[in-house]
Amino acid sequence: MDPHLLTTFVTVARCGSFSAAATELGYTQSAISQQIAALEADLGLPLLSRRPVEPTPAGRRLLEHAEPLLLRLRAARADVLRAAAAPRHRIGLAVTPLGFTADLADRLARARAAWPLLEVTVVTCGRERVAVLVAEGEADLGLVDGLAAPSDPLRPPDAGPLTTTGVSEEDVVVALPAGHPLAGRAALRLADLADARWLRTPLCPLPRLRALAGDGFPVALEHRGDDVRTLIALVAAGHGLTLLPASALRTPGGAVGVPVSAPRLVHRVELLHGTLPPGPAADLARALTG
Amino acid sequence: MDPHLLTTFVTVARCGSFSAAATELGYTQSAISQQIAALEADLGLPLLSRRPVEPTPAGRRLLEHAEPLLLRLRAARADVLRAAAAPRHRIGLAVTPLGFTADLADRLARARAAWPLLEVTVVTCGRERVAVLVAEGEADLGLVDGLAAPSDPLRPPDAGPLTTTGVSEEDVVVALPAGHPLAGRAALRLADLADARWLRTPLCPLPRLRALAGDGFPVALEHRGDDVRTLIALVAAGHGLTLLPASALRTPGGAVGVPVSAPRLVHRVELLHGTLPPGPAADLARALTG
DNA sequence: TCTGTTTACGAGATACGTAACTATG
DNA sequence: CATAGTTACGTATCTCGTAAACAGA
Repeated sequence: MDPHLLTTFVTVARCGSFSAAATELGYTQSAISQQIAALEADLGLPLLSRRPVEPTPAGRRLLEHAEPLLLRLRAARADVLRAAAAPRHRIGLAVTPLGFTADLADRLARARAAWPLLEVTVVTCGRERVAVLVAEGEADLGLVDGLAAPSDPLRPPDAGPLTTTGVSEEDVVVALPAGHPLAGRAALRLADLADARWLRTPLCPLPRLRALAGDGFPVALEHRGDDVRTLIALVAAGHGLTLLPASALRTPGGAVGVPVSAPRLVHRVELLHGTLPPGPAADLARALTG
Repeated sequence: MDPHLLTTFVTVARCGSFSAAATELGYTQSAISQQIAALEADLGLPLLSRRPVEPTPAGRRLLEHAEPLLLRLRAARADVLRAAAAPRHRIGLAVTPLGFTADLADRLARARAAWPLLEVTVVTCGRERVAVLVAEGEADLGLVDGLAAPSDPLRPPDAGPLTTTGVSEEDVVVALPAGHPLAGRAALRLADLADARWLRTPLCPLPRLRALAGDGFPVALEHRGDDVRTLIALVAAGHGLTLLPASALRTPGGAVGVPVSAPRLVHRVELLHGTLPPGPAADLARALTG
């Protein structure tokens, strides 16, 4: 169960090929073969079926453990190094598109005005990637958003001991094309829209929606990407529905938002960070949650 | 960050000595020295101050990561092996003393009557150890108890992806000597007892109590061990107070229980297990959760 | 000086690459 | 027959143990 071997195993499983993993990791095919053989000998189990290369049941089980384990290992390393390093004025902020609300942008602006030395880099990416960046220390702070029952915490991926702090909660609206028959309603119940056509987008994960509101919500069109304007344009053109925080729909774009009355849902934003040493990063964390 | 080196580091830190760790791990003192040097070189940081051997700040930080990390590594290995192994009729059940209530003992008896092939081994130990035993597969099922606000889950130690299921909730009582001035009361508020003298015992962790009910609860006497009868005897003799689930005080022993009216607290028992393959272990889990 | 850690060095084990081999589609 | 994984084997590296050097109490 050497992490070195686990890394190789994960890579081979992802690539579906020994040789592809070899070039990716900078080894020979032969080395990969020997590493996998060593891992299988160590556990006494076949982990991959060859030709085609696919994880066996035991291999699938191991994969479920290996990925978070390797992440935690990198996170631990990063955390120790970060704690020992001198406090930096260069702060990395990883955000999900809907996590970085206008309100937070304002707070960030005020913080930068108050501390002119502060240099901030903002990276936009998906929820899991935010957690990984923060855990591995590539970002000092993270902002993730998600749907939740009121005052329920989000469940960030298990990337080690990260602190999460609630930053804001906001109403959720259903985004509809302006001419939609329901667009004039004062409020809607999600159950009434379970048979409508929905957009599959990383900005509003349907599995989460189904967990909170029940089955249904068939997919009309898939959207890959982080851009909210694209999503709103898709809704406005009638390609399907999605849920958004109320504030995201205030910009004009041909789509209108109707509040969700049941179930009680909020769009929640949480700040994510490791143990911060006193310094600019901790100051900024306070400014953003304050 | 080789786990091998991490294990050595954790052992040295615990022993406070290179040579002691060497004998414990079956290496020479020299090998330990080289391993620690390798780890420090890898991270580029001193992790231990020598003479006396004590973790540096960076070392302390690493220790916080290393212990759960190594536990998860062992847990992952155990889980993969367990999933691949044939279902066994020999079930290991790890329980905290107060987690194994009379009700659960009954359910276990009924389960054994229903499945005569079932062989059960029960091990009593502390909360953390239960989690470790289950995570590492030495026990198939665990029962842990703890104080919590009603319907709040307990927080088991992070030993990997374990499933927890609430099994029972029961009222909490303050255990008092029979002649105690408050022994006749119908109910008590914990805040009124924050200045009384309490027993420090693993069966009722005071830090948890303080987290739920506020500061105070000074220690009169320390009790090490798992035995409830000893604890009740200590209470009866007036050495100090403690909290117990109501049912634990129904056996005669010179101590009486007075219900806690505020804050709202329950004694909660949870079943802990990894992903169980269909078989005796899963059957027993169902029988215990009822 | 005595205890306990570090360093030097050699032996054994390990891990990788080359290249020949084998199995499968 | 070609593509892709395995096996054999030589070499470089690593890790540990022995033993000598070194540093605090």
